[in-house]
Amino acid sequence: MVDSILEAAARIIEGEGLDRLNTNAIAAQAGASVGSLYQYFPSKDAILAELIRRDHQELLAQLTLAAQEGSGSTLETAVHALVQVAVERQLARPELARALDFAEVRLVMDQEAEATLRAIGSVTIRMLGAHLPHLAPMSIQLAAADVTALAKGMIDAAGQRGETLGEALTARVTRAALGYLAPLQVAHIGPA
Amino acid sequence: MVDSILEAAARIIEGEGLDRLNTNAIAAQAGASVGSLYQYFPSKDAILAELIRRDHQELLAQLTLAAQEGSGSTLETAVHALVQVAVERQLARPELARALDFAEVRLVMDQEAEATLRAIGSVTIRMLGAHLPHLAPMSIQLAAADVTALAKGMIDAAGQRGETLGEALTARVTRAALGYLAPLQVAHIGPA
DNA sequence: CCAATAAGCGAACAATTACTCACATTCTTC
DNA sequence: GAAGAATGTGAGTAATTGTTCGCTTATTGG
Repeated sequence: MVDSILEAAARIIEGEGLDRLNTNAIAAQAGASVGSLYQYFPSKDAILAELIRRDHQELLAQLTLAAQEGSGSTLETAVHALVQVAVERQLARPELARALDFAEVRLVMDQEAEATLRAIGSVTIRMLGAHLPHLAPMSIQLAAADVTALAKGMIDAAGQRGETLGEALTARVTRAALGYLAPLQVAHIGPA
Repeated sequence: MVDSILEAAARIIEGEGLDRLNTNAIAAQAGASVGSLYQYFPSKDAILAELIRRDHQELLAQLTLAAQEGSGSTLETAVHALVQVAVERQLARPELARALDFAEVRLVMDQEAEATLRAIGSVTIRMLGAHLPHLAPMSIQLAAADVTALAKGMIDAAGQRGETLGEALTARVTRAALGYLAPLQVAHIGPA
């Protein structure tokens, strides 16, 4: 039931938009009654929050796995692995991903949600730290944030445009990320 | 009056969020009555649409100016000029920019709005076309879309993070854009 | 089979919202 | 300063929405 409610909400967000997401519509789409919604969720916002929570948990799990597989390899391979996860997720349900991303900001997060977000961020930070050992922690964090944002922007736009070829997109995003990181890479072999 | 209504709407979006934007709040914030709103706008959506329309017109004007100033120079200078415009605009009102960007997608656009959007896109396309003459038009368009999206993503994230130093951000975004474009640049001097 | 608990229902309620309109105020023009 | 036009007003309306609760239906354990 919980699953069908969440999936119903997801489908409405995809088809009607975040602003047309309401409890009656969710119940109808889920083939349930409004009353049932409130047996599993304390409020409408809680449904959205759970949708986001699960999304983050899934992303963290997939990123962690990709990071493990890519560890010990070149920076390029490691970046590619992480980008691939992000691309595949977003292209699967581009409008949903975009809406959740927007809704996320104005949501009060509990400690667990904050921790998951930090964990997601630190996957990239650790990956960069392993390949760019000469950079200061602050720079690593900024670089991780920038690379993440750059990828998010490109993937989001591609999803909106209706791109479906994940591999081509992954290649371009990877290229952009490495292009951004390249100057940081050579810094320690340059003069002084 | 029109201006004060639009500014009121902008402030509510910034302070309360898109979902809490309603006609009563706009009227109150504008120091006017609901009735007056409907003397200047046919609907609530029209207010949002006009906000977006003006935003796009402004962006187009500033980008066009920056492109003129940067024309005849290196790719780096040209990219830097465009990025600077985008950064300064977004950092001025980050939450508003983000919300308008999200709202834009689900809005029915008239021909003029579509034309403005195409014009904005073609500023970057022309700039890249001038510096990467060996690329096929399709690649140029894709590259322009990617660079735009990459910049949007980075700038948006920086705004959310609360970054205020536009110059540092501009430098990083420019670096990312050039990093993405670099492989395209050298392509025509490489083998075959 | 029955009682007890759980799960599901949807009409009803209160709050919020977009929008209207009959009236009031201000401005313009002679 | 009066007539007429333009602009501004805000209580009222109809629709939508989040949430509740008394009720029915299903499930379980003895």
